Amino acid sequence: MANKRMSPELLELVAERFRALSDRARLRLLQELRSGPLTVNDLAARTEMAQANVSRHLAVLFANKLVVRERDGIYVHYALADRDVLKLCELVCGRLESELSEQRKVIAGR
Amino acid sequence: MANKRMSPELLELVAERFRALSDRARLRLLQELRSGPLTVNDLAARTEMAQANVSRHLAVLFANKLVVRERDGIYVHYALADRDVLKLCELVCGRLESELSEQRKVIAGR
DNA sequence: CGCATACATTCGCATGTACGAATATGTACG
DNA sequence: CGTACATATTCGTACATGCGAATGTATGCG
Repeated sequence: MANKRMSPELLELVAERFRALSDRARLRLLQELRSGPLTVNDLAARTEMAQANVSRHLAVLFANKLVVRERDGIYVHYALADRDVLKLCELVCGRLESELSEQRKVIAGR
Repeated sequence: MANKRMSPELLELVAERFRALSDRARLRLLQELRSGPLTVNDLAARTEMAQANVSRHLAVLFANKLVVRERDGIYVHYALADRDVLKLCELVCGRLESELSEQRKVIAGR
């Protein structure tokens, strides 16, 4: 798998998946879901976002299989699809943190 | 680090990093760089993209520290910043592949 | 300097995306 | 059925993004 060239279609799918993660609001929602499943209104309350807005962003995350949902009567519970979702974010976070500490070193150095 | 809430600023940085990866053309460039450093024209030739376009996309990747660059006389060589860049893509690819094979199973099942 | 080559940037336009507000759907319950 | 509540969708608008074409900048060479 290492050195095969990916088809344009697969490439577009990958891009789309990253695009789903490229929004502050959606990352915030994923973050809130780390502690367990929540309903749309719960998420709206915790993130101070409008309900419609939360619902839309969740739809994007769901379409990209980053979250799962389950209807429970009048409520819909959303949860992280799996652990790898957070791994993705943490990989990026880790990079950012080491970059930031690099910057701090440089600034302190002068 | 596990359960701390990230600041809106850091969240935006993460989003921006994902956004840099959310474009077919840029993923294609990263893919071409797997085999080693290349110049802008090399990349343009291999991807059949316009030179200006390649240069722009490389600027985005560079700003997000996904590639490094080095001037060599008249040329500029671009290279992957590190191995983790590909890890990110492969994580997403792996997810996609298992999802696709799931779909194939379902289709075969009926 | 003048020219050629490689790379970067700007401009205009078409397309995509996020958001608030309003509205629709869906579910439970009397 | 009618009402209440949770969630989803639509619409209009403001703003971001990608691209081709043209132009600007940088480096090397005679």
